[in-house]
Amino acid sequence: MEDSPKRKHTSLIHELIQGKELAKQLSNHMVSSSPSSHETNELLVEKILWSYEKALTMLNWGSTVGEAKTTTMMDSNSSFSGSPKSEVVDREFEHKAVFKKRKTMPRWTEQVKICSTTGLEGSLDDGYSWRKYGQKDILGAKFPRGYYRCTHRNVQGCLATKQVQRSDEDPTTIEVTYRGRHTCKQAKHLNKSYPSNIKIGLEENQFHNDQNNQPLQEKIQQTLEGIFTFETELKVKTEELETKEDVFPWFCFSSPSFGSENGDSMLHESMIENYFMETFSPAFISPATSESNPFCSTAHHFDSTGLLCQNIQTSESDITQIVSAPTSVTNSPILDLDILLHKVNFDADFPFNTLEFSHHENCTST
DNA sequence: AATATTTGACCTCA
DNA sequence: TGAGGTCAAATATT
Repeated sequence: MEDSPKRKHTSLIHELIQGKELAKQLSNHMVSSSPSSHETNELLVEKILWSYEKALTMLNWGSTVGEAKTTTMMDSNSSFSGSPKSEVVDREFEHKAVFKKRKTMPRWTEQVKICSTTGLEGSLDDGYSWRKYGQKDILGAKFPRGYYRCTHRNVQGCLATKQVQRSDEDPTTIEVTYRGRHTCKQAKHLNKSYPSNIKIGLEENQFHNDQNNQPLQEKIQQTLEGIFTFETELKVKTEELETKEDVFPWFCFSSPSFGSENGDSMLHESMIENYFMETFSPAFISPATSESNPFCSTAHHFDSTGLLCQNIQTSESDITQIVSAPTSVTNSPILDLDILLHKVNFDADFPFNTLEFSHHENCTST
């Protein structure tokens, strides 16, 4: 597609005008503030922000276009692929784009306190499906850093990554640095409500030792205590949000071919929705408290760094089912508790591990 | 067989 | 030039 500076300029102005109009509408709505118009107001706010963010993104368009390459969304219409390139050049380009993107990705760090009282481990189980792609010894750090990316990266172009590292000072604390936001289907359903039909990857030995003999109610009690411990101990240390293209990572690769991988426009929709869910909801402010819920039905294991890993067993069809099912829009922990209790009653097993550190003993219960 | 992890090599950037 | 980040082949797990 042609993307001349003039055209971009026009689009930019259009977005700004639209933002202005929406702001006017919002203003009118606020004057007549009936209780029923609350949702409308929120919608308008979102639209306004959307408009301005798009405009901002356009201002950075020059730098973002190249990044589309990383998502392998280039097509014959793209200004990049006008002439055939060798695979080597393509690959080189792509690799550079990855590094470039890395720099501009939104990034925030969570500190997760591990408590073995309940065998509860927090934010590593953040509800997303991650695949480990690397591990590195970091200079001056006792523990290696693990590198994870979204499992759906290849299929859905989700560029979210995270780094997991245990703290030097306090081995019971884990620093999780997230980069980029999920644009995958999983992100969508996770933000709407907790999926109740995710297949649980439980194993017999996931409940360790004497806990197997623990009365169910006690388990629940312990778990609930742990939940609240978790809630208070988990902190979002920093959140860096750039106003550049990375705020709309998906916007960068909005070439017509982007959604073609699955042959539909779902991706656009879900990404847009996901963006708003993450950006303008409390879930985004503190992902840990909503997405990183400890009730997530995931299979856990420990990697070589001694850190807990997770692997949500969701097939594409599962996800589709979840997404298409009528769900209430909530991040309420109450809902999660309900689900948890339901799960506990349903399964004698429980999806929480006790922690086993390869280098350090578990933290003692207080 | 499909999927995930490990790990050494390679790349970028300060 | 070296630290941090990513790739991808080999290996492990499901």
